[in-house]
Amino acid sequence: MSAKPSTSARRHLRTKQAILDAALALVIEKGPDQFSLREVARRVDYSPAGLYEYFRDKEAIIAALCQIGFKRLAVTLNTVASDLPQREYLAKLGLAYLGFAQKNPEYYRLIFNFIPSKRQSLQEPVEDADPYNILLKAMAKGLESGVIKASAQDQAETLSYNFWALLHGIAMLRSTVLKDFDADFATADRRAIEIFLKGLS
Amino acid sequence: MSAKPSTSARRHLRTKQAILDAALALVIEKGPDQFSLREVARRVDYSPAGLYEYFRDKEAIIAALCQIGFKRLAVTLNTVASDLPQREYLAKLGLAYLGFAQKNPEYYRLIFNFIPSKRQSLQEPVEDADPYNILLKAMAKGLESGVIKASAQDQAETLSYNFWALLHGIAMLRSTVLKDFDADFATADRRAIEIFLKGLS
DNA sequence: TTATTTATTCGAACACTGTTAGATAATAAC
DNA sequence: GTTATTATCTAACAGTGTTCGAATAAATAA
Repeated sequence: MSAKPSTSARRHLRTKQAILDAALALVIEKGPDQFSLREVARRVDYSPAGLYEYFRDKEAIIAALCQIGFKRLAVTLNTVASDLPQREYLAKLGLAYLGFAQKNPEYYRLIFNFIPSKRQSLQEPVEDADPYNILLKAMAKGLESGVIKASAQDQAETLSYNFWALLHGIAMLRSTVLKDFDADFATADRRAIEIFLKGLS
Repeated sequence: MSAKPSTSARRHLRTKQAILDAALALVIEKGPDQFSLREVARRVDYSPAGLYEYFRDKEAIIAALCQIGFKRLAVTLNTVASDLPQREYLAKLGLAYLGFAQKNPEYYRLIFNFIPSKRQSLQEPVEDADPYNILLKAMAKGLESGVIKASAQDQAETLSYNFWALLHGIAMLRSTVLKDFDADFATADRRAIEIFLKGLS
């Protein structure tokens, strides 16, 4: 029996990855609503039942994709130089966030529409990999240094949550309601972030 | 044959309404994803095929629900006294918007997640029944009277769109990712709107 | 009233979907 | 080469949305 002959473990991992790749391609292609386990199976040349060796169920595949997307978004946000002037840093974080959402609208929808957050109150700590955590830390630093002036009992969470909401709203509108809308969103984005940050002074 | 014996026309309208009622109840109960035409049929004591006399397909039922929700949201926004000081008016519009979304989270999700906007560019006029139109008009009035000071080439659309995005982001986060999150959202909402409006001065 | 035309509704089928259990093929261990 | 263990598939079940033609109910005409 042995713990796991690394040869078969590797193979297992590889086809698991192939499944995720096909699944992501399908989501991007047809959107989260049209996502079908059987179609994924077809694309990786497995029978539908075969996938259940690799994932508990359809939901688990989606959850895995969310996890990966979460990390990718975090990576994107981490490419923004954090030693910029703090307001500029926040602004660029926002633009990076929106850039990600615009580049992968269906993926973005998937990430934030299906799986509810594990964190359930402000007392619980934010997960380290969570993109929100990057916004939160940036906002906390700004608050601390006084670059961002908030009213009396403002917590960093309140502000970063509101900032996140603004970004999420823009991202979602463009991924859904305004999918086919033609306008100069780039300047509108910049303006939105500008307005919000101006409100924090 | 005659144009339509009003007796049967009334009956037709009545069962159509019954279908919509059952459909809405189902959406609220199980969420838009679990929405099932066959379940609606069961609840109104029709066979699945029977519903096709009243709606072209499942999508048409959802579209009808969206339309109704659109109007309800517009009605909610119209209950806000428009003769308030213009900043206060905008703030209360925002709170009313969020109140609607919080009271009907699944309905809200349905409205803004499935049907893309008919309007496809800034040149096309906004539909009169569109809740967005109320935000737009409020913002335009504020801009015009100078109560809201924007930068040079700001259009009312840019600002109202951004305001809408903020509201939509808050509403969506709470309907999905933060569904089970426990916090004082009411004060966070007020703060978000406050910040945004402060940015417009 | 009865007969006939028209408007409604349904049953059965089709092509999908996710999921499970049991048989089968492929691999590893002895 | 034979056995034990994984990996995979086939077949089935319970759902889903949708279509078509038959069957019912209602409205009209004789």
